[in-house]
This record gives sequence, structure tokens and C-alpha cells, in this order.
Amino acid sequence: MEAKIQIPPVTLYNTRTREKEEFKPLKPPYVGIYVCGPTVYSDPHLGHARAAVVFDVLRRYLTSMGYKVRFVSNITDVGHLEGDADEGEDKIQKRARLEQLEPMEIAQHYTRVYNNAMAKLNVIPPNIQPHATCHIPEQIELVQTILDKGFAYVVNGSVYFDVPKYAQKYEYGVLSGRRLEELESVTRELRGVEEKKHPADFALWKKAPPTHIMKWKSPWSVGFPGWHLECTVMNAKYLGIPFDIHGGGMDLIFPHHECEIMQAVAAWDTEPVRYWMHNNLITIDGQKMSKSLGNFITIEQVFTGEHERLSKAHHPMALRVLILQTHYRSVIDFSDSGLASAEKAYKRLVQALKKLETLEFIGGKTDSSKEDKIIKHINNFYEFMSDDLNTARAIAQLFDLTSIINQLANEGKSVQTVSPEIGEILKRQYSHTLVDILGILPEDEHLDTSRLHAVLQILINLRQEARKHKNFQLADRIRDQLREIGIILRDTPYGTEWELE
RNA sequence: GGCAGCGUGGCCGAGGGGCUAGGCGGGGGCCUGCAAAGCCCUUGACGGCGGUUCGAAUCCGCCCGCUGCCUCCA
Repeated sequence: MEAKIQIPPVTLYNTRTREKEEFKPLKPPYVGIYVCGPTVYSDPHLGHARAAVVFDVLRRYLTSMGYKVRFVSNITDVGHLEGDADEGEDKIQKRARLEQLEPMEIAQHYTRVYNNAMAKLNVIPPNIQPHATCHIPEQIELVQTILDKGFAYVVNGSVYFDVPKYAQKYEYGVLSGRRLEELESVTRELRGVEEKKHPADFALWKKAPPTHIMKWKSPWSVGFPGWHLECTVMNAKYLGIPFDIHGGGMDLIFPHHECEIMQAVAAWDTEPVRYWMHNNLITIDGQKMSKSLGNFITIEQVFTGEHERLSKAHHPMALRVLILQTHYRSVIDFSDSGLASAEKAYKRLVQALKKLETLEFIGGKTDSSKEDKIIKHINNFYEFMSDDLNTARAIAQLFDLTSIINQLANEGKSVQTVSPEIGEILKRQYSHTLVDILGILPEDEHLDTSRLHAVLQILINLRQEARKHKNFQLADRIRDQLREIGIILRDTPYGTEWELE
């Protein structure tokens, strides 16, 4: 890192303490991050995209600072109970019955769909992507530990966490700010006859009804693990308790993350997580997007444009930019026009990057105020990223740099107003912040375009000759026909550029 | 009902007592065979009513409107 660029210490808003805290890993330079992954029984939607992109940027940022990050994100393939207790049916099983498939076939299919979507969004795959069904023995073991410690009880082959007992020894609701008495008054009327001693108790192990397909042997019954168990088990197994950062959507704070804390504290007498981070939700027309409301847009629909609310197919990076232009703790009200505007913004950033790569900084007539601005914007970028991952402000700095790059490019290929030293910093940092840290990929990097490149160069050269001879009819025909197949030609002071639409 | 939060210019979205956010769009100009892109200039905002203050979009109070969690969910 060059001397002129300073990266301030990272502060993160910790849901647990409700304030921004300086991030200090337990065992530097190692950082453990766990993010709640998807339940794989349907297509991933915009909400999945947001959580994944937000924590991908966190991971990239910490990595760029020299931390060695282990990033764990699970696949929930057991399915959780639907509705309450005894009426419950495993989600994946339900879907399997509907489609006449093996439950594991469903899980496998949607895991693949999810991972494909993540790849398109340029989300780096987790270092470990553990599956709940691969950790049944560990989950059974944890249930036993909690039973041994006296914080759970067995009823008819099911095991429940004893929340009132826990609340006697430890504080209840540390994450969500919820109080046990209030919870009781609300939930009492909602629930019918059941095995739980207290409405706030939750299942650690459920005995499976005879029709249930996904089930495993345990000391208590043939059944399946409770909703919150897998995360605790996989935290402990792959990151150790306690570990640094646990992330997920805000809707998971209660009860999911609250239960995770109780399980870990009950089992090991230690709060499991140093920093709890929660991204806010995505709304559509001001309404929460959710599975139960059925108003969600899948990630793939954004890319194909096949949804009544979408006017066209959008570039995956447009979605990424849209997400990063909002701070992660604010709501994003999703719209087609917002996505379209993000797409234009994305193109601007990427065009500036391409342009910057062709520039040569020779100095000679250096403009120190311009150079100062460049350094200032780069430092601001890091300052805002370190301030609770404020990607909205950080990306604004990149737009300011974009503007400067465009001005420099107007000088021609050889730039005199910026010294070679500052020019190199600009080149390195602009690319590093945009591509490596924010994960905004220049277009078509995945595509092998080398031959297409060569062919277009031939056409561009022919057109150039036609223009030289003032044969504009031919020149325009070449450009128009290329446009018809989605290739746009653009004449610039330093030659003709092309771009795929 | 309990808890948490939000209301910013045409749209999206940062910020948060005096200091240009940014993106998209609109207007004017430069460049150009034309087009596109780019550049320069520009427009324009802090839900309502009170209060604190030399000064409030920013702090406090009340009111209005909206959202999330309390049921699986990112």
C-alpha cells in the first residue's frame, strides 16, 4: 500500500451492543465470519442477493486489509418446521411431495441454482459451505450437552429448550431486546395445546411423524433437528466458540439468532459471537418481500427480465451496484427504474476503468490540486468503508474519481497534469477499490472475446477507411447493422470503441 | 399491544447543529460528418407544528404518515 493512502481501523455496528465498535479480531490476523445461508427449497430472491453481496464486500474488505478470513455460510437442507410445532411439515419434504422428487434432489437442485446466481453476482464462494444434513451427529451431540446442563427437557421423543430456566441464570433477549413476559402475553393466545412448557421454549429435536421422510435416529426418537441448531453446531465446528462476526438478514434477529445465543451459552457458558451484523430487508412498493407474501422477485428473473415488474433483462452487476449504493442497514425499496439507473452508473464506472488503463502519465504540467483530489477521494473511500461499511459513500468517491479520470482522458493518451507517481496510484487504487473490494466486475470478463475482438477490429478498420473517404453511407451501415445485433460502436478521440449491449 | 426504525430535490439514495454527498433524469454549452460517449455549467430537498440555539434538515417534544420484528424467511 502506497504511503499516501491510509486505511483507518474498521468500525462495525454491532446489533448486540447497538453501537458502532472498532473491529478487533480475537486472533489476528485470522477472522472468522459466519453468514446464515439459504434454505434450499425454492429459487433465491433479491433478499438472498443483498445479504450475500453485503457480506461478500465485508469479506473482501477485510481480506484487502491483510486479514486471513475464513468465511463460512451454510446450506439449510433439512428444512424448518412450517407453522407451529405438531402441525409442522418439513419444507423440503413438502416441496418434494409436490414435485414427486427425492428431498435431497430438491435440495441439490436449489443449492446449484443458488450458487449459480451468486457466481453471476460475483460473490466469492464461502471457504466452507456446510450442509445441515451433513452435521446430524454433531447436532444430536449438542442437544445432549444442553440436556446434560439442565437447559432442556424431553417430551414424547422431542426435546425442547427450557427458556424460563435459562432466563433464571442468564439474561434473556440480549440481541433483540425482547422480554420474556411480553413474549408470553402475545404468544399465549396464538398457540394451541402443545408439548412445550412455556411458549418461548423452542425445539432442539422433533420426533418425526410416520409420514415424515427426512429423519434420523437419535437417543430420543427417530426425528429431525430443530431450526436453530445447525448454525450453532457449524459455528462451533468450523470457527470455534467464540468467533468474530456473525451476519444475516435483520429478520433473523428474533428468534433465530437469539436462540443461537441461548444454545451456545447453555452448552458452553460463553456468548458465541463478538460482532453481530444484520443487513436490512428489500421491499417492493414499500412492502416486505417474503416467501409467505409471495411477492418476491428471484435473482434469475432480474437477469432475464421475466417478471411483470421488470421492463428488461438487467446486468448482474447492475443489481450489485444497486445494493451497494444503499447502506446495508437501510431498507432498499426495489424498483425497475432504480435498477436501470444503477446499470447506467455501473457502465460509467467500468468505462472509466477501461479508459484509465489506456492512459499514460508523463507529468510535466502537473496540477497539484487535481493530484490532491485524487489522493483525497481514495482516502475517503477507505474512510467510509471503515465506517461501518458505508458502501454508499464509498462508491460516491469512486464516481468523483470517474469524473476526474474522464477529464484526464480528454487530454489525450498522454496525461501531463498528473505525475507518473500519482497516475500509478490512481490506476492501482481505482481498479483495486472497484473490482477487488466492491466486487464490481468489468463487463464480459467471463466471456472469451478474443476472436470477437479481432473480427470487430477488422470491421472498425474498414469503417475508418470509409469515413476517411467520406463514405458515410457505408460507415453508418456498418455501425447500424452491428447495433442491430447488439454491438455498439463509439467514435472517441483515441479511436473507435465497441461494447456489447 | 410490546420492541425497533424510517419520512431528504422529478426518481433512487448518503449525511446528520453553520462546511458540494453521489447516481439517474431535466436544462444550456463544448466536441462530432452524423450518432453515441465524454467534458463543462446548471436546476433543485430535508413530513407538520412547537421548543432549545447566534444558527436546525440535523437536537428535544408532540402530531401525521410509512415499515420491520413479535410465525418460516436474507
